[in-house]
Amino acid sequence: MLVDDHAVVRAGYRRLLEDEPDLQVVAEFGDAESAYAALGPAAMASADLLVLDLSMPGRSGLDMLRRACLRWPALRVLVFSMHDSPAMVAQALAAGAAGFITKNSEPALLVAALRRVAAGEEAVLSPDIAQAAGAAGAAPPQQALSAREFEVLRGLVEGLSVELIAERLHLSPKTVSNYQTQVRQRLGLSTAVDLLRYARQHRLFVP
Amino acid sequence: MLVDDHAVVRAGYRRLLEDEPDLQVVAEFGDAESAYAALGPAAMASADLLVLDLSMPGRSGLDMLRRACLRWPALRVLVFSMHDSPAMVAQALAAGAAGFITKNSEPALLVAALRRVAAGEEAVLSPDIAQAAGAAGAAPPQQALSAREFEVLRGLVEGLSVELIAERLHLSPKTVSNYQTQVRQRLGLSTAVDLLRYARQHRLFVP
DNA sequence: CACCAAGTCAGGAAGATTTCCCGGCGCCAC
DNA sequence: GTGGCGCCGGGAAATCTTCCTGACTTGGTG
Repeated sequence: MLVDDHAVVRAGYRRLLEDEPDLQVVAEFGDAESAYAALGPAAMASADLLVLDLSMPGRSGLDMLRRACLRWPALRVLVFSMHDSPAMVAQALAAGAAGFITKNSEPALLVAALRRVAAGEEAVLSPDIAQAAGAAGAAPPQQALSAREFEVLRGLVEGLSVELIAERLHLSPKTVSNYQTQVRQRLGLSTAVDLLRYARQHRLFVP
Repeated sequence: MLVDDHAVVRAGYRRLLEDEPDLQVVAEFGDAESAYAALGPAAMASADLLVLDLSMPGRSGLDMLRRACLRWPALRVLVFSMHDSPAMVAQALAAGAAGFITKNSEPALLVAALRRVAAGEEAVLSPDIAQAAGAAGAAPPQQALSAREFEVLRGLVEGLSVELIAERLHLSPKTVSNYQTQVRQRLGLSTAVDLLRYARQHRLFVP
C-alpha cells in the first residue's frame, strides 16, 4: 500500500515498484485519513507493507502512523519522507515504523529497504539517515522529547495558538500549555521565536 | 447566520438584510464561541452564508474563523469588520473568509457582497479595502508602523525578551509590552510565530 | 505478578504578561 | 492655539505560564 499526498510522485514510484516481479501495489491513498480508514482485516490480508510519506496536509502523517501501528501491530511500515532530521526519524521509529528512507535515496535503495522490512528487519535506514543519526547520537537534545511534546512543538512552530493545538490533539488547553513549558525547558528555549529558529535549524518541520 | 458581539448593530443589519426578499437570517450569535459551537451538519444545511465580525472580546474572532473554515470547508464567510488594515484583511482571507467588508460601507454594498460571496466569488472586498490593499501591494504595509513600533518589532523578531528590548531602547518593560500589543494589532498577527513569518516574508530584518 | 519508571492528562494556585483604558508630554501643521 | 499623532508609562483586569500535584496507563524487569 502506498500513502503519499503528491499524486505524481506516488504514481512515479508505484511504477518503479511494480517493475519488481515480487512487489505489487494493491492500493494507494492521497492522505493519511483515508488510508487509515481503509485499514482493516481485508487490507491486512492483502497487503504486507505500507509505504508512508509523513509530510502531508492536514493531520500529521506521524499521528496516522502511530494510530495505525497501535491498531494493527502486524503492520510493517516503511516511512518514505523528504525529511532527514534525526528527531523526525526517531519519532517515526518510536511510532512504530520499521524503516525510514529519504526521498532522495536511489530507487534501488527503496526496493532493497522494502525487502528488508518485509523480511522482518527493524530500523531499516537509508545511508544518509544512518549517518545523520549517528552524528546526532553524540548530541541529540531533541530526542528527549516525547511523542506528545513533539506534536505540541509542531503546532507551535506552525504558528497555532495553544487552543488550536489542544483542539487538534483533543486535549485540554491546560495540558498543551503544560507540554509547552516542558518542551521549552527541555530544549532550553525561552521565547517563541527561539523555538522557531530551533525548528528551522534542525529542519524539523516544513521549511 | 450572523455573528457580532454588538447586539444593536447586529439587529440593525439583520433588519437590513431581511428587507431583501431573497435573504433570510436563520441564526445569530453574540460571540465566536457559541457560534462555533452551533456549527454542525444541521447548521450547514440551513445556512448558506456566515457574516462575521472579527473584533470581539477575547481576540477570538480570527481564531473562530480559522477553526470554522478548517472544520467546514464548504462554509462561506463574509467578514464584516470595523477594521480595514491590509494586514487584517490578508489574515482574514488567509483564514478562509470569502470576503471582507468594512462596517462603514454602504448598506447596499453589504448586500451586494453577500450575493457575490453566495455566488462563489472569492476575495470580495469593499472599495475602501480594495484600494487600501492595492496601495499596500505597492508600498510595504509595515510602513504603517511608527518608529518605536518598528524597533520593538525588530527586537521581537530577533528573539529578544520584552525586558531586553526595554533595556536596549531605555524604556519601561511596560511600554514595550504595550507597543508589542499595538504592533500585533496593526499587523493582524496573533502568535509570535506569525510575527516571525511576517518579518521573513517582507524581508524586514535579515535572517 | 508485583513493581517501578516514564508518559499522558489535567486541575489548583501563584506569579508573570498581555491587554485595555487612560493621562500627560512634546512636536508639527493648519 | 488647537487638534492630531506619536511617545511614554500607570492601573486594573484578563489571560497565560509555571510549578506542583495526582490519577491512570504502559512497558519493562527482577
